[in-house]
Amino acid sequence: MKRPLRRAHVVRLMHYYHLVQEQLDRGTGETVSSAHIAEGLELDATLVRKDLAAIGVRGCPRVGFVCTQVVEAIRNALGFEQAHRAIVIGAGRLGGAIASYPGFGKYGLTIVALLDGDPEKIGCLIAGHTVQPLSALAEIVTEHAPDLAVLTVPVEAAQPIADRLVAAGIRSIWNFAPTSIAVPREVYVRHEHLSTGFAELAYHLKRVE
Amino acid sequence: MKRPLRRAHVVRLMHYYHLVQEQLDRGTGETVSSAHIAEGLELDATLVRKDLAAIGVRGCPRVGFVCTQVVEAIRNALGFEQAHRAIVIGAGRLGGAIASYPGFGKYGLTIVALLDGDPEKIGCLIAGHTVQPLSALAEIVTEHAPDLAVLTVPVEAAQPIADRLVAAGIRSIWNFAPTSIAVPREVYVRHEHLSTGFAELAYHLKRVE
DNA sequence: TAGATTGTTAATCGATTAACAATC
DNA sequence: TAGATTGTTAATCGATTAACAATC
Repeated sequence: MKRPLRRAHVVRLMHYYHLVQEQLDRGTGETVSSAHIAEGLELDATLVRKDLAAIGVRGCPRVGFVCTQVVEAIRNALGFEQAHRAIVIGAGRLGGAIASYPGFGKYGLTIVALLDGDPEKIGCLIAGHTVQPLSALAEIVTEHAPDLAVLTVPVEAAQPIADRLVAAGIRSIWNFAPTSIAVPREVYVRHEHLSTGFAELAYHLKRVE
Repeated sequence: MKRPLRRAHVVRLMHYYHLVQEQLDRGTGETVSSAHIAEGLELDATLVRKDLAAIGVRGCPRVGFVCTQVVEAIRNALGFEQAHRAIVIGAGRLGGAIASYPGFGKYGLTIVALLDGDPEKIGCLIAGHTVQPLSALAEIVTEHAPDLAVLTVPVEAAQPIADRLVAAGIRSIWNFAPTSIAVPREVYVRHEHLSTGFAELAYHLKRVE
């Protein structure tokens, strides 16, 4: 396997993707120069060229890069072409927001089930999904073979539910609960703490005062 | 003013904060060594010591760092002690989730108003806030002098509403709409795209297959 | 005291930028 | 052709790590 991309590289590619995709959507030009991308994102043009070269996109002197090629190469590099199934655990506001998030389809992600531990919520229709009981977890995992579980439960439920997810065979967890969770080595957890996002904002607010 | 912290530094400090805070919450020890923090976050202990030294925390040989001092110093460095007011624009699921997010208080952030452009939602009580009309924006800004606007509206509404926010005097925007928004130079925008978070996950999923 | 752990200096490493020949 | 823009090599820069004396 090729050398894996660095985290910062993945993030930059995602920014290029959005920028170039928006240009395609607006229909303003078939090609884009590294200088143009760099300017939009306040980066160095050489860095953009290196990043694109690393995922196999070649540009043309005097012309730049073909937008569709850039988009396609990033989709391949980041794995958007692979279909992934996810279950969402926690049918609260955040769980509902994620289950109804319009963009995931474009990245290959399909939400196949929405679960909740609260009996009152079972059977409700949220964002096109009928809320299912946590007790059906094993069954749902068997049926849909999800690659990912999205955890949008309250802090105190996060660890016990994570344990159940792991026991049910889930190997990747996207954790939105504002707490860390302990899992075996082989299970991947990505924490998406709103508060970490806010930390950067708070630091900015402090500095502009 | 001191040299600003780098972005990566801010993110690491936030991780230290959570880790040390959790140790305090569990009551397992008044002090923590750089090696312990480093192990928990898979970093080098020297890096932890440097990061802490940069914000003025001193440790003791043989003892380590006093947890409360670490937490306090990070809170100061990142500006959690400063009170900030935010308004949330968009009373959908995501807006409601953010307006009711339990953790923000700890970081100095208070949600002072929840607005929506949909007449049907005006007057509803969501997460303790009565939804107010977008037409009341100027008034609300004058009354509460918010430091921040959280944007949780659909893609097509993001730009026009951002324009109104800027016109009303908002200088920092936390954008959850999956689109970029154009604002004058002096306005700070932090994009919190769920899809960017997912990009890293997708890349991971692709690699473990 | 002995030894764990710090703070700091020097070395390394990798990422970014600069320079520039190649080329469409 | 002339010139814009690429791809690549070399230089720089900053961040991370290693080493180790200081010290509680």
